[in-house]
Amino acid sequence: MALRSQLLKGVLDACVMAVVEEQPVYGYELSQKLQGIGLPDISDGTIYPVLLRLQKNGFIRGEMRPSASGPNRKYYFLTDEGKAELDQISAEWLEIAKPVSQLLKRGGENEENS
Amino acid sequence: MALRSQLLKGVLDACVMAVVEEQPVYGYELSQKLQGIGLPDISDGTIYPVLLRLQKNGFIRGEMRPSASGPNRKYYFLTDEGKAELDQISAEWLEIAKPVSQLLKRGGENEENS
DNA sequence: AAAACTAACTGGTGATGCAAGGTAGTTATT
DNA sequence: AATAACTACCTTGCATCACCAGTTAGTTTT
Repeated sequence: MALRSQLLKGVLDACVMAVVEEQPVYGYELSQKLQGIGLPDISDGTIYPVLLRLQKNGFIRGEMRPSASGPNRKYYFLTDEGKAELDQISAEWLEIAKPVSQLLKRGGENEENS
Repeated sequence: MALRSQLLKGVLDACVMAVVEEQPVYGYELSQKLQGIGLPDISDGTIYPVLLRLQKNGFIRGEMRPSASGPNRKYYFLTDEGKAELDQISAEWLEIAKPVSQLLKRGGENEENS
């Protein structure tokens, strides 16, 4: 099992909501889109439970729409509550990521431009 | 349950090793030290399992030492394998943290520059 | 001796990413 | 028309791991 799987714990929800906020997407599309922005391969078996949980909590809203080619697609939209939740998780993530990155960036050559 | 708990998944090990690398510490001390560097309250019940797991995997080595005042303390040292592991997790963390921070830092209508 | 403190350890629980499997509609191939 | 291939959604079960609550044991204080 990839180490990465654990590193995404808790942030995946926020990542999904952030993508949905930019532009409504359907699940199948999402798993591919996340790769595009630099996140490791996330299978659809991973994101569907996330989408269902987010929907159950009222953070996103799903809408079935016909597709010009292929089966119908369920597009998800971010709700106001979802936006609030996204803001909160984002704040906490950034708060934690800062000291952690600082701590882990030891190791000599930091040519990383922050 | 705090949202934070999930955000630390997978990184806690690295954080602990990073602190141990700087300077050997004992468990009880560690839980307080992590607060100092900006991480949320991490109880000793959380870090002892981490320490034991790291030790079991050969990433750190524990050494019982008498204390001038109070019970003996078990100081932990980072092994060569631990250093390698720390490097690897750090690299993966930094690789993931970058796009995630980018994604979550969306503050308003930001023209994407990718 | 009893209480208070330091320090290490353990058991159980919950959250959640993930792999694998399942269902069904659409398009392409034969 | 029938089969295969693809798109798209959903479910089940599992492994990892941070956390809470509790335990043990030594040291210091009362």
